[in-house]
Amino acid sequence: MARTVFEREDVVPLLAEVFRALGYEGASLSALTARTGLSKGSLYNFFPGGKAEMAAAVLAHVDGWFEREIFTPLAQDEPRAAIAHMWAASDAYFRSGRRVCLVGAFALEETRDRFALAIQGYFRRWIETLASALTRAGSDPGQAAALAEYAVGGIQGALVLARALNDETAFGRTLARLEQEMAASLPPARTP
Amino acid sequence: MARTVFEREDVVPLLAEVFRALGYEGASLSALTARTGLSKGSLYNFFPGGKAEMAAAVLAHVDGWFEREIFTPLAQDEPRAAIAHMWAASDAYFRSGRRVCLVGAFALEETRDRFALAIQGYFRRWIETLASALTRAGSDPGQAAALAEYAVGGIQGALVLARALNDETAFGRTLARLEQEMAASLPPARTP
DNA sequence: GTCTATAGAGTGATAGAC
DNA sequence: GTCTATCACTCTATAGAC
Repeated sequence: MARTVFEREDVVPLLAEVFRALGYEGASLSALTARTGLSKGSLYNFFPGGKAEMAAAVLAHVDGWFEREIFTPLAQDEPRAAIAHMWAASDAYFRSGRRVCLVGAFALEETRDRFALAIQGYFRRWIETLASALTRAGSDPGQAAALAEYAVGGIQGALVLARALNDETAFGRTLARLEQEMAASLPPARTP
Repeated sequence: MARTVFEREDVVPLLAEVFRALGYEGASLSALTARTGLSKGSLYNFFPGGKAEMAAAVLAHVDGWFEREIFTPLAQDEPRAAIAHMWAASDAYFRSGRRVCLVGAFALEETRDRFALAIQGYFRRWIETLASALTRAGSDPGQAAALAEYAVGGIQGALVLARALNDETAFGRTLARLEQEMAASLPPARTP
């Protein structure tokens, strides 16, 4: 019998796209098997905890990507470069609004409570590392925290709007405006 | 035996709270009967089209509320007063972030496509009437349209964030910032 | 033989339609 | 309440690596 052998880490990104497209409730096991091409046996082999474990793994995978690509740079790198990279990487990750934020979508669902810690951690970390970069770039810490929260919320809103209007260009317009507002709030960069 | 007689318009607000709390997928018929206190028979009597017709009625009801309370004033009343009223009414309607936007939640679900016209109409109308008020208040029309889109998206993002962080105060902070940014963009009010 | 990964029929529970 | 379809999930059978 022909078999394609997967590893757990190969499966998670496939599951992620299904959960992203359908939400937690909407991602039925039959949708998960159909869209990943994996049988229920395979899925339950990798995720004995069933659908909830699959979703938890997907959330952890998304969080890991953001931690690596966005949060750690914001926390450690040269702040203005890290912030510029955040805008570019967010636009790329969300495919200019064609892709939804899985964490934000879970936050609006009833199942939010089940994944509350992961959801909260993701947004808290984004806001906290962005505020850190803003502060290092010369912002007042209180204003940096407020602006970071505002910007992270703004990205989520842009995703809702782009999907609601079925108009991807709305996402880019909001991102550009947020980026410009953030740049204007910072003191002029020191030229070394 | 005592009977409570409902009319269709009495039922819609009850259904609305269930769909708002659980989303379209999450709102099972048993949840709808349990939380409204109505039997499946009653619901199918009022809504022969089943769950989809219930959700459509709820969307129309929400849209009607916003049209009456927010969109028409934005389109017709003294613009600065109408905008100030929009901020206050939005904060009250969304219960300072404790309540989710049903239309925004539907937009993120797979079922978006089924209700695409209603979802698009709601957001389009909000943006269009807000832009009209801003223009009448002295804004450049192009800037007014961009700012209106930005603000309506910002409200949606604030709702996602408040729910994700489980922190209602985040909603008020974002709303206040958006309101202030909007006020700052307008020319000084003429004193008649 | 053991072990892990796979496929998919079969389970009871519950969904939405009527 | 009754219907069928589908839900999340379990389990058996089997494939190949060792």
